[in-house]
Amino acid sequence: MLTQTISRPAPFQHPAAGFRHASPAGREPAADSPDLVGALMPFARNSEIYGENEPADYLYKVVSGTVRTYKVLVDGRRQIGGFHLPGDMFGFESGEEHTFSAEAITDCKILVIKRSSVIALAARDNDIARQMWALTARELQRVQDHVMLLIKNARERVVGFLLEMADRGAGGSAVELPMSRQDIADYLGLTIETVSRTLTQLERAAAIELPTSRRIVLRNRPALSRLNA
Amino acid sequence: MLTQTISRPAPFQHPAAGFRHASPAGREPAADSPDLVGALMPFARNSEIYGENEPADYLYKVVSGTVRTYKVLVDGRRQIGGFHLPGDMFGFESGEEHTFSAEAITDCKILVIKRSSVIALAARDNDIARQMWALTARELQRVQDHVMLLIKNARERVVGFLLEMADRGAGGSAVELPMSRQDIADYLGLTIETVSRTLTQLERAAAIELPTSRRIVLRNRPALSRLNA
DNA sequence: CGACCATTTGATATGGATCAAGCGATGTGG
DNA sequence: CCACATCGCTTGATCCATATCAAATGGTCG
Repeated sequence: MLTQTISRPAPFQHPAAGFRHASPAGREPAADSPDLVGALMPFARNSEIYGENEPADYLYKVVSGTVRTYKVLVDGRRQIGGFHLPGDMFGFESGEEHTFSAEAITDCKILVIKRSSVIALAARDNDIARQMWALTARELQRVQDHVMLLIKNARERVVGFLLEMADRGAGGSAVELPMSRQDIADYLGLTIETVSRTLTQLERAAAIELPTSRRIVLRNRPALSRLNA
Repeated sequence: MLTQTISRPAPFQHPAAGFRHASPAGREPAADSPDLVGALMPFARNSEIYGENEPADYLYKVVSGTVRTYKVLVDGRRQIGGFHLPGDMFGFESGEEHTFSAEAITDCKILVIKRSSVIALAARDNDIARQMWALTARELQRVQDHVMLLIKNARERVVGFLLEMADRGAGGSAVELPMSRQDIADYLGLTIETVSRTLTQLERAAAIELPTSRRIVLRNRPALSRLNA
């Protein structure tokens, strides 16, 4: 394991690597709204939104599409820290640099907000400061839930992931997955093979249906919750 | 795994279960200091500081001793979310209830701070609000690091843990562990046997010394960092 | 000294990784 | 419009790291 070579065919390389967003020039957030305003920017599927170790000058809010944040280990493995759906904010950092990278999983529209202006706002408007505290606390909760997922067995992880996606999406018991099996595997700390096998097992157990590989119907939510142990 | 019974002999039960802290009556934080003041309370080894699902009315700062925060899964496994050393704050929550339990690993002195007064302070003093944001962001960073630990193999996890403890403690390359092997195992998502075996392997590899089971000398920090991959 | 508890060590089992091949959908060029 | 290449996903066979079960050792406290 220690002497492992970089084996995965770089699934996190993006074809449109040249595409980098410029500073959202000129547009400053309006101070009159508790909802922070920034520049709305499009990102193509698989394009990089920011990279690890880049200065964390912006905060981001997903307007449409799905985003993954991730880290690549020295041995080439990739760990996905989270999936961000419309309405979610990401890019929170304690320091001055991003500790994760972010990529668009699908074509996205992202609201890009200058961090310095948020901080400036927070210095004047107390509500902003507390809102940032609350948002960071929610993110903390999300990461803690992720820890609790990662200590479970493969079936529990996959079930936990499905229930999470179902809860976050508006599709009721049908989940349209924007991400690949590799993305799911890298989020759950499993291999694509294990994710795939687990899904087929769940299907055979009549807990879910797989009309297509990206569409999953939760056929028996209570049973899944029980499996979630 | 799913039909697993509660096997561990409840290592997280505390003999002094009757001991619960009362409200730190009367003492309100002084508004004139950026360091929040509360009541200093003693907690005996293995006593509960707060329980999961209890109202999160207080924030806590370790003055002396070591604290573990943890969750118990339905199947009886325990996951330790973090160890808190002198100077560390814990008990941050996004909601109104604690999502983890907290126990004293050793006899402790804990500064107990009323959350409502922090929030009241934050409403007036902007600096407090931003300080809370910063503290929560640091906690977020810590949990994210924990995620990155949990996806590694046993040796990397143990080495990561040792390096973390060495960095946090003031003992240079000697680490005095306040916690048991079971605590370490539950933090790293391993079994005590695997933790123990890994430590002996590291000792045989001349990377560490184990004068006693609770005292560990890092004999070759660069080599350990390399193992940390 | 003896009981108890934490830790270490040994033997075996197993869940998920790895290696390898097959399959189905999507897109491309003829 | 079809043959074929490509890519993402599934399925199969085997291997290995860590869990599990079991016992021995060591340290601490009455």
